[in-house]
Amino acid sequence: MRRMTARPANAHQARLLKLLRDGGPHSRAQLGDQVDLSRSKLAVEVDRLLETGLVVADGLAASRGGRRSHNIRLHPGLRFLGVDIGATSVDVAVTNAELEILGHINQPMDVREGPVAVFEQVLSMAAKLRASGLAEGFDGAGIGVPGPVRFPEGVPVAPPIMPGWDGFPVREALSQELGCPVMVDNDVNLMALGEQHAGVARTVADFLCVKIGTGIGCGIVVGGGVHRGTTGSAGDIGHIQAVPDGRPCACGNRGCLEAHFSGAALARDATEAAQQGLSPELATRLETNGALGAADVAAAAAAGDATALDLIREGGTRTGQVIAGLVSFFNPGLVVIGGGVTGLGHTLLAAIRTQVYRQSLPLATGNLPIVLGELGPTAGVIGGARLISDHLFSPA
Amino acid sequence: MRRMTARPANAHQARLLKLLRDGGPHSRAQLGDQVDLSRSKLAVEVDRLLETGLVVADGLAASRGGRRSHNIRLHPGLRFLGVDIGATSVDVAVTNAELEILGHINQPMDVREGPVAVFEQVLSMAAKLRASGLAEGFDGAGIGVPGPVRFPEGVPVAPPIMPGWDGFPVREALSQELGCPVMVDNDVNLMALGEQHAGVARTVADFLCVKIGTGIGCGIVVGGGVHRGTTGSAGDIGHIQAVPDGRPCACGNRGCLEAHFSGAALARDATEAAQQGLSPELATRLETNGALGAADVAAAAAAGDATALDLIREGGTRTGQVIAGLVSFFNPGLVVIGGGVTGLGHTLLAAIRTQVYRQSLPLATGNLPIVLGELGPTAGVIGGARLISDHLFSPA
DNA sequence: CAACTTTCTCCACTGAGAGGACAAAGCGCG
DNA sequence: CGCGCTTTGTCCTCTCAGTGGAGAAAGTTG
Repeated sequence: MRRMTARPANAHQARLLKLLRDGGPHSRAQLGDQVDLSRSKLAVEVDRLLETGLVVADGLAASRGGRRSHNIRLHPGLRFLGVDIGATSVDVAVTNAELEILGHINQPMDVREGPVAVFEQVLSMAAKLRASGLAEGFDGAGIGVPGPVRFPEGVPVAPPIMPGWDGFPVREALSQELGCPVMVDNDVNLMALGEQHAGVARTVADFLCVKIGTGIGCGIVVGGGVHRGTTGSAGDIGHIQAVPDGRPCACGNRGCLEAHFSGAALARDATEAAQQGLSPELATRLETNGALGAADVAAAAAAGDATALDLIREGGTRTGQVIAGLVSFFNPGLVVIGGGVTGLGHTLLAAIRTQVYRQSLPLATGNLPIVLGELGPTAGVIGGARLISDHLFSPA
Repeated sequence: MRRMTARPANAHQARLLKLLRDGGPHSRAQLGDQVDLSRSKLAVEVDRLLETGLVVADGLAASRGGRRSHNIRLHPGLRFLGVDIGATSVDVAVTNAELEILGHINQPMDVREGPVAVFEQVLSMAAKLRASGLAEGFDGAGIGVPGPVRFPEGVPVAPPIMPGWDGFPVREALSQELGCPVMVDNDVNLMALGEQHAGVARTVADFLCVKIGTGIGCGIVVGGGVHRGTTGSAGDIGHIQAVPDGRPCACGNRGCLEAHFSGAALARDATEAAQQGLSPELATRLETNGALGAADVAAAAAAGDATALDLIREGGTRTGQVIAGLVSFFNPGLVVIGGGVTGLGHTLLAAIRTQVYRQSLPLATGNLPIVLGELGPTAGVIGGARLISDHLFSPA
């Protein structure tokens, strides 16, 4: 099929496209119930959308006691690509226009190898998804990278953990290679968009999405939209001071949250504990695997290992201290915890909750849910699809 | 003059009113340059505004080489009341429709005496301004209170320093008494609005406004609008932990920023230092005045007193630590420092700056001005006038 | 088949808004 | 002073978005 190039011509059409994306097929009458337009005007706009090919009318719905309605839906051949580039792995997924995942691949990777090598891998993953018959081509792609991004241009700026990417024109390069529109954003923002679209944050206008992976970041949603900050570095909470004169951090300061708790810090602390003979459980795992990761700590904790549990609790407490400050400041309606360490589960969550509920003001925490993300590793790719669809489903 | 009751009928009229408010008198042609409407449509909307009486056409401007233009301006009789209720004093001011201060009164007061007593005082101050001929009545009022507010209803919720105000229908009560529309907000938000309208933040979309008075709070502006949070407590940074296991705070925790630095904490620390004989300068002032305040510390510091300087520097450092975290998180384009302690001036500012620039990531601080507020004690009342005018100059 | 629903289409009417022509009012120059 | 030029403001016509009602189309129920 030929790729779609049309864009909505006005705000009404954009509205309709988003309704169809988020709510699936509708009849004209159902659309009319939601958009506050006269039936005649609505018919006109729907017809125009049908002409563009973005939308199709197929089949008749079952009758509800009267004339049967036509199903209006987004073109079933539309395909979006969601790409979530982490520090140590990539996720690539194809979705249809309703942002349902049709295929999803995850592969280990190292961002520090630079954009060229990484994009080669991403493109081959995308090609594999295409070859499997899930897509004949892509109508748009949303990419998340683990660092600050100048959003309008889609260019990473001064990303600490991926220095080789600084200033690389990600959006332009990928758009060229994929032959479709591309949007680029920080990976935590994509996670927030994902959880907003299909996860725990569907009904909340203001929320925080804390992603604890190799590093720590935080997606900020204000009034339903992502807040990216003046230079695109908003949400960079990994380098907030959590412990005065604490551990040295790669950024040059001491006591940064990330230096005390994150995937990397946890691996380091677990290895240290194993070597010092504090935890036989972790020591055996270290011997077997050669190295320790968050998953090992999770397993040891599940087996009742006291040291592992302590590591998680202490990390959760540190994180909770920082989040408590953010909650006082920002007063969100929801805090979502996600990322690679989600495997640490409720031990971690309990420590975070305890700290936040203890430290923040009752007015801010009284009705504040703190929950794990619902989408796990798919949050990022769904967020990517959401990002580009928001762009394409807006008037040009 | 009869009070204005009209409201703009549509977004165009609202836009025009705000242009006239922010830019003073315009000719029709000048308005046309700014609103992207055809001259004919513009003429229609201006005529309708003239009919409502919100706007008047008076006098002819000097020619610029062609036909002389009519001056269109907001009705010169419009009057807004700005009220800024602090912990220990009230500011009340009258402005014209362009939000220029025509008269301003400041009086000591104690919020803890409760809403009834305070409003009696506020109303008598308003009456005094009226009696002085500055206003025949008020077309609207914006009130700031030192605590969280459920904004849509204009009701304080669980305000720590003014418990007697909890749930008191401030908006409704004052609207009744004054006989005009009233909006209520947190005092730091009003300060932010003031600095945005007429102060240092005129051109910035995302900024923080840290107000250090009896307590510490922070106005948050995102995308040009105030962020109030889910329960109206956003910006409540006084109880963010600044010192682990630090001084006990009235909120029940330890080490809150406010317990270590604020007008109240500074007065306490200065008194302590004076009594311990650490500072002859402060000791003499304590003897003369009976008590010490931020102004005494400022004076002692200006006289070169080492203890006073240390107090300011340490407070600035604590505050800077917290602000550094907020800057990393929020990535603002500007940080404004204001409130009662502005008198501590550049010693304080320098300490804050040092700490923020040291602790936050370069990407977030690289181009980040940290400055003192420009409006001083008038920021709040201007913000109040701005708040109500934004409301009244929006379509009903 | 009649009565009733629901869905969708058609058509006439309204009002927002654009844009051009033109009138009014000023300046400067020969 | 008259003439050309500029700027400001008004008037008139044309277009098009959008409304709302009438009614056709296509069902269900009894």
